[in-house]
Amino acid sequence: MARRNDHSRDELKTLTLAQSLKIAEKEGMAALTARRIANEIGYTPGTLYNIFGSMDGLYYEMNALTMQRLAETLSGSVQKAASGTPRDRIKAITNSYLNFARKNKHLWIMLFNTSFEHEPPDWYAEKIEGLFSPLEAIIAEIFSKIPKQKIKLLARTYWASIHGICYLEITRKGPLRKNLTAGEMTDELIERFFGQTD
Amino acid sequence: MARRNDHSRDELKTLTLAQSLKIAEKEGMAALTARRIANEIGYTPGTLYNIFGSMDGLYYEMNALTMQRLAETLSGSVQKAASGTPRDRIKAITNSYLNFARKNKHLWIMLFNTSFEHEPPDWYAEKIEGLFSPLEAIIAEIFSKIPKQKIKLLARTYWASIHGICYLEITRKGPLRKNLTAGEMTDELIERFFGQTD
DNA sequence: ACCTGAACACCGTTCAAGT
DNA sequence: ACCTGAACACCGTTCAAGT
Repeated sequence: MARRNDHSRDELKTLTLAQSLKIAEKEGMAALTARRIANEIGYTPGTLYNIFGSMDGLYYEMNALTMQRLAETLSGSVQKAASGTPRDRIKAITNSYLNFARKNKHLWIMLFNTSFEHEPPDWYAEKIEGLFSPLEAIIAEIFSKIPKQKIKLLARTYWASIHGICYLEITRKGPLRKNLTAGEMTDELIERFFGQTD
Repeated sequence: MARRNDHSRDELKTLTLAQSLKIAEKEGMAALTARRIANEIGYTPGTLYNIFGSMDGLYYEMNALTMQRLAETLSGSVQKAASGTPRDRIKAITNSYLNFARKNKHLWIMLFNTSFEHEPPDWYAEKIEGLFSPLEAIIAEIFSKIPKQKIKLLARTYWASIHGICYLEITRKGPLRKNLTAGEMTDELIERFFGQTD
């Protein structure tokens, strides 16, 4: 049938991503079907394949935008705590991560979706890597006397730990305790992880 | 059509679970479709609904069996290290968890699947809870002077942290570094988490 | 009472056919 | 060159109809 010229390729991409994020945020990833998205932007499923190649392609682009927002949120929280101690900044970035996950539950869970059938695009790993440079910087400040390689190990270990605490709260896959919030656990972790460093 | 009497309800349940675990272990959860499983056990999709109510019902039962195996593996590793220090037992149970996840990647990932549409059955939370009593026991030994409630907080915080490290290695969702294995990270975490306690 | 087979209402994906 | 519409090969789920 017809060709439309209402939107440029870039406009179409932006439009699709915006609508997809809206759907996912409200109803979760299961609601993100090609037919539904296409319908809501006034195109057909085939158009999504023109732009993103596959549904996974769309999901990865959505995740890139979510990571972008997360990165800005994390950086912002560190800047706000710039006048405090390194420990204050660790607390700030940790709480910031936790709050982002709570406020953007469905989009945050999508970042860790395990049912993609396609490999992530090449630029994807960089996006992930970039998320954690602020944390590395703070940890480098705290552990000023140790080699760079060890800083990376510490930063990743700490972040993976925070992530685990966050993941189990958000997905409710761990042992459930009403009296044990993720906030208490991250406080405890900070205490033990950085306890000897002040 | 016909009613068969080849298998009792219990036999059918066992048979279905065994075949489903086999498929999931080899090919991942995406391969677990009602038609495929039914076909491989010589029944039809409707039969699975008689037994499990829904596909999620089947998944939860599969997870229960995986948790059972994991619980036995964890307990076994602690017993083997019974003559060592509490720290040895912490290392043993941690490595045991990591190895189980590595060896049973697909089944382990299924435990943390976020796309179930039905709530877990009532008995499910207990199964999860039961997994971590060995860890709590060791931690109670290490932190012998502190209240029970705090032990629970520490045990859950430590476990969630280990889980995060493990999750990011298995799913490759975190920053990838060839030189940073989960084993190095768990060692580092143990060092920092229990460093002041010996 | 149990199991089947077919149907319902969907999926992701592909691609010839139109403009 | 771009978009459609229909088709292909699937899904989970339900349930009347058979034995």
